[in-house]
Amino acid sequence: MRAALEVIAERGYRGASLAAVAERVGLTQQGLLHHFPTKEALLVAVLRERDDWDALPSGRLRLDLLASLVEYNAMRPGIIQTFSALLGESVTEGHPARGYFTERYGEARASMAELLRAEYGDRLPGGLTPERAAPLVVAVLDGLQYQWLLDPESVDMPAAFRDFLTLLGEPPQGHAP
Amino acid sequence: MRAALEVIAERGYRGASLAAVAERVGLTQQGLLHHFPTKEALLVAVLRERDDWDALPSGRLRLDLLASLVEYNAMRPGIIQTFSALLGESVTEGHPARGYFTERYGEARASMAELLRAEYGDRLPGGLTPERAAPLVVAVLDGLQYQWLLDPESVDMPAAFRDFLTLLGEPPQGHAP
DNA sequence: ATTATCTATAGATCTATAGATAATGC
DNA sequence: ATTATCTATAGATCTATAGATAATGC
Repeated sequence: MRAALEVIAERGYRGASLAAVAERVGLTQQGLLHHFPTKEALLVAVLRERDDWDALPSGRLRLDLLASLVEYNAMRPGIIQTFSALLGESVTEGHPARGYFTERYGEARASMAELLRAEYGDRLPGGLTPERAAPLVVAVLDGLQYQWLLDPESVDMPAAFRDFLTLLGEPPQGHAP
Repeated sequence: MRAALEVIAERGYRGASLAAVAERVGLTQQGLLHHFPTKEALLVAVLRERDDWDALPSGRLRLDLLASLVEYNAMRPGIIQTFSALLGESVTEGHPARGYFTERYGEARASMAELLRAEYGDRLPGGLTPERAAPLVVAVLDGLQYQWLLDPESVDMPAAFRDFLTLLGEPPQGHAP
């Protein structure tokens, strides 16, 4: 699955051949298909694995920890590239990851709204609600990733995300439970 | 080229076959290759065409017009899908659109900074400079597109972008030349 | 007996080239 | 003469299936 992750980062899912993944782990393409019955099954396994280790510790993540997560991501371009490539592909018709991403982003907005409510209460700067601000936070995270992948020299992703948090404004005091 | 745009929206560039594009315009694959010597040449032509009609009228676009542009884009999911799919693919290795997007996003940040300076002067809310805010605006635009393409029912892209502008704060008066 | 792996191969594609044929423009 | 288009086809891939062979675990 690590090999699959790498090959997808390099070529996307449609461009990733089973033979290329197999070669990377010293198997033949048919040997690989013994463990994952189809190419799509391999993709699904990769997506599930990801879910395991980045499931946001729901409700406990704070905004400053989110900034640290971005910093951490900036040191792992391979993973970011895999998921950015998959996200891009997933908007095309009949892509096997489309349902996964649709669901995942719905959940991401929900948990982001929860996080924002925990920090700000019901009213954010500009009169926004947590529910209205949530898609913006998610959008900034994704959008910055593309700009950074295309030109890491020109885009300081963690600094830019902190700038966005500045723009969001300081959370009011005394909202921690 | 319109046919190519459509097929790329449906399958991405790597997944788009010359035969599928040709069929859509009533040609054979070989007939299509008479007009574009290679598949990559067709992609380059599509990208160039896009540049023609969406070249931001540099320096004259205002933030509220940008909001209208987002509203306009929300009525043309095909185009957005083509470019979102291409952007995603372009971060993979050796993708023929990679150079194009790298350059395009550099320019987009520069002209966005110029636009912000025209509206806000040198200091934006949160103490940001136009140059630091520019990648955030671009990121929000792209990120919202993905969320909207995946789930148009749940994401009101134009409203979300206006929310972001609210967050950016009102521009000070008297900065128009 | 089950599991992991391999060789062989079917059946689809895909891009691109070669060369023929028809239509158009001087 | 040039342009647009076609048929034929080479040469690579790609996924997936069938069936053989070796190793492992009871």
